[in-house]
Amino acid sequence: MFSKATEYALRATIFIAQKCEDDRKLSLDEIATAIDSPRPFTAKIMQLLTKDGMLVSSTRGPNGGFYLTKTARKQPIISVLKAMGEESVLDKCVLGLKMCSEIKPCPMHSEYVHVRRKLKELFHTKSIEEFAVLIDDGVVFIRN
Amino acid sequence: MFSKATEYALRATIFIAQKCEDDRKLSLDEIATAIDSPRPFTAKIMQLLTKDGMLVSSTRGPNGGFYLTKTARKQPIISVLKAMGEESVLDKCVLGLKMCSEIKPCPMHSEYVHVRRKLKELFHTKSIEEFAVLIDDGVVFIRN
DNA sequence: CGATTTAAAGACAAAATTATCTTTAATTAG
DNA sequence: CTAATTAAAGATAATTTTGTCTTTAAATCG
Repeated sequence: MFSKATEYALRATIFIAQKCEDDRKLSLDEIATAIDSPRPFTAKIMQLLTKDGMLVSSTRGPNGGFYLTKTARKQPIISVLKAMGEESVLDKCVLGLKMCSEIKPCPMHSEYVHVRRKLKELFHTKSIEEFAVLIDDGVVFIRN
Repeated sequence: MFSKATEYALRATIFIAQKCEDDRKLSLDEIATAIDSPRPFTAKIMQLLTKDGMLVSSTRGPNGGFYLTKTARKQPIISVLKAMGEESVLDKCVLGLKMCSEIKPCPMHSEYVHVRRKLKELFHTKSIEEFAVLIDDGVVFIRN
């Protein structure tokens, strides 16, 4: 469904949202270990996530690290896809046709459109926070 | 969602299923042109699709080419994913966790599971033929 | 200020995917 | 049998994705 980079990005963001609820910041090391991702590759992904400062925030130096503001935590999970430049997955034709649409549909369009609607709905309506609290509750896990 | 190779495979299979309804065979050139895919890459994909002879069939020489038997046409569209070794997409965790399951779910599991069920249902219940006839009817298109 | 800690940035490398090209093998028509 | 046609197979190349390493910049603490 998504690239490895985006999978790591989703895991990282949800993890940070959970852990930094008390204004704590998380180091790259903590994040990479927690979500089971290669450290240097994760560094690059974190740069994308912090790029515009609207999603993940960061500060350098001692006691620095990554964190999410209260507002950021309330953002829909699609924000992560946007930061990774992978939102298009939620709109793409299942057969990869550029012109596929309601007016000019591919053979699978009328069936696939229902799956895609559900997928988009999920990413638009559920917030980062909502997934983060589930880890707190101990009902779900984010590491292999 | 799927790799380019699998997108081409789905387009090719549906296209062949439509065109060869009167025992006609389609050359690689016809297929590549029709589905707007690079010819040599399509050749490789066709080899995967004909591999076990259960999905796409082929014969060499003059008037040779690719075709689908009546039985093949009735197969569910997931057969194409299987031939391409990409069925796992329909089962994979949205966050890329290997251990994610009902018993040990990732944070997005309980939401994503509904999307995945719809997706699996689509690929299991709809046959190649069902998509092919839509092209015949002129209601859908398979080329950019 | 100077040392330490942390992320940012950029160069580099490996692996996977996508795409191309050439040769071989099978089939048919004459 | 020979020539023509077509897919099969395999070698090669380009691109993208994934992953690593090194240097730089910022922040904090003494």
